[in-house]
Parts: sequence; structure tokens; C-alpha cells
Amino acid sequence: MSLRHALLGMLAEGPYTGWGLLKHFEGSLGYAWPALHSQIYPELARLRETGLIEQVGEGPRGSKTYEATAAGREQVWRWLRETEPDRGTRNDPLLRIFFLWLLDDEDAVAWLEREEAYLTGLLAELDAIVAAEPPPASRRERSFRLALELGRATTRARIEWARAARDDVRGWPAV
Amino acid sequence: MSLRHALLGMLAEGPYTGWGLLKHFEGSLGYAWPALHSQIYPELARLRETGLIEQVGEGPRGSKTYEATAAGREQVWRWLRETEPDRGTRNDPLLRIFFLWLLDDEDAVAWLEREEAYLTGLLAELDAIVAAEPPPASRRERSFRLALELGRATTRARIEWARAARDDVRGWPAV
DNA sequence: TGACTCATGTAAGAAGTTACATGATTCT
DNA sequence: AGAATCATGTAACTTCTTACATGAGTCA
Repeated sequence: MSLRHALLGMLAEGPYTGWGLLKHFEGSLGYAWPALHSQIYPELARLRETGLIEQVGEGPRGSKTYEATAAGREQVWRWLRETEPDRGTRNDPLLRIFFLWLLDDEDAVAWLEREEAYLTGLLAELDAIVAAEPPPASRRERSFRLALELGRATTRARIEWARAARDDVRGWPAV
Repeated sequence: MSLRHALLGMLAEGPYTGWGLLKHFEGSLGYAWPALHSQIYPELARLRETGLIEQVGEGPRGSKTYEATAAGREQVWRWLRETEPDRGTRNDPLLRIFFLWLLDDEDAVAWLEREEAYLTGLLAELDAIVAAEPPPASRRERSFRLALELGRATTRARIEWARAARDDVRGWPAV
């Protein structure tokens, strides 16, 4: 359901090809909602069938350009205003922490250091995006920046946690 | 795949009934990996068929008690040591932020305040769990506490973000 | 006895992943 | 000419959600 609204949201902004949307899902949007071409193309077809988007052009290699219809824009707006965000997020790294105690201390410490390294890399990626973007001018760019800032804030919190957790495990008494 | 390992991880710790596991997924584990009985029972049946868990007893209302076999414990251990955590987390609230600009400023501010209220409630829940639990003594309890601390740390970061984001939107120039 | 909780299952459908399949254009 | 990228689709399978279905024990 969220993929449908993400596509609709992008196409409410302006025209995109399926390929163009795919690239956005490989970049920024993918941090929030990963999607592959095998899911995107059929979903675009469904959205067109239901009249929420329409094809507004054709490009070089059989590419198709879509845009949201009035009904489609209405639908995104309703999604944002009238539906509760899905709070039931699946978080595999968090799940693993519940079972860290099944590893011996060395392996648990190594796991936490790996996690910290990954998160440090992720933060660097997000920082690079901020550095590369011009200061946000449009409302759309301001929203994008807010999303980016949320990613940076939670990633920083996770890095600090990983360091503290490693030190904590090092202090665990031997069994 | 993660549900399978979560069940295996719980049953590596000691015996549980399907119902008992379900209660854990409704509580703490559910913050990391939500699962309903309609998914848990069939998965337990599959784990038993593949010899990763075994039934070790029967209770009052046709309840069945399971425990991980040696092969099952080996499997969780491998999952933790040898597989990369799935980083492709879906995050509906984050996705919506990319499209906040489609709302007018008042609605965007209201959305952010709702989000802050939800997160404040969540933090209170997590704080209550910490307050209710005795200081962690076993390795298992220490792991559990680490998971809880990660939840608290990211929730605090998101609350601060929501406040800053609200103030930011209030400063957006009129269109 | 009636309501509630405990306890387990199945079935249909939606969403997501992996693999298969094809062809056009651009660049070297 | 060959490789890389652009561009779209389908099919099989796994995972997850929603709904259906049943029965035992407990408590007021």
C-alpha cells in the first residue's frame, strides 16, 4: 500500500518514467521504502488502470512518462491527512540485539563494531547528500531535507548507542 | 526469514508454547519484528518438520511446548555470526516526510505534532518497561536491556527531530 | 451460564523477492 | 562489434495480513 502512495506522491510532483522513479527508489526514497523494478512496473500499470495516473508521453527506448491525475493527487493527500502511519516497522538489526547474548562476548563486541562501522558509513553517505544539495529552496526540497535530517539524527543516535553497547558488553561478567 | 530466526532464538533460550511466543511478539519483540499467530503457528510447524525445534511437552488446552534442537541452536548462531543484517528497512513515517510538502503548512505542522505525541507516548512505554524490570543480571537480560536502550535512544532522537521540524515548517515562506 | 482468556489452526489474498526474458541506445 | 546502460515487462515463490474456524479452561 505504501509503495502505491510513494509512486503517486512522486507523480504528483511532476512527470516521471518508470525508470526515473526506479532511480529515486535506488537513492533517497529507498532509505524509507525499498522497491525493485519488478514491483514498480506492475504497480504503475495498476495505477493507470484505476485512473490515478496517466501516461503523458513516450520516450526513446519505449519509455513511458506518467503523471498523477486529479484523482491521484487527491488520493495522496488523503493518505497523508487521513491515514495513520504504519508503526509496525520491521527492524532486523534491532531483532538481532535481543539475541546478542547467544554469541560469546568477543563475537558480540565484533558484531557491535561492525554495526558501528556500517552506521558510520551510512552517516557519511547522508552527509555527502546534504553537502551536494543546494540549500533547499522549494517546499519539496525542504521536505526532502527534513527526511534527510531525520535519517542523520537517528543514525547518529544509533552510532552512539553502538559505542556504549560495545563498552557495556566488555564489562559483562564471564559466565 | 527473520521470523524463523526470532522463533529459533527464543526457543534456544528455553521452552515456550506457541501462545507464549505470541505474547513476546505482542510485547518487546514486536517492536523489532511484529508477527501474528497466523504466521507463528505455521512457522513453528515448519521448524519442527525440519528438525530445528522439537515438541517437549503438552499443556492444558492442547498447548504445545517447544524447544530448539542442537541443529536449531546452531542455525541461530550462524544467523548471528555469518549473515548480514537486512538493512532494507521499510519506514512508513519516514516515507511520508518526503511528501510533507504536498500538505499545506498548517496540516504539515499538525502532522509533525501528532508524530511527536505518538513518539512521546512510545518513549513513556519504553521507560515504563525499564522502570519495571529489575537491573539486568543474566546475559539474556543484558541483551534485552541493550535492545531497549536502542529503542529509547532512537525514539528520543526522533522526538527532538519532530520538534525542530515543526519549527522549521513554521518558518517556511508562504507559497 | 455467559463472557473472557487461553490456545491452535487454515485459507485467501496482498506485498515483496528472485529469476527469467527481451530489446533499444550509447559509448568505446 | 561488444559492453554498458536504459527501459520494460512476466513468472514463481516467499512472506505477511486479514478473515474464518474451533474448542478448552476460568471467573463472575
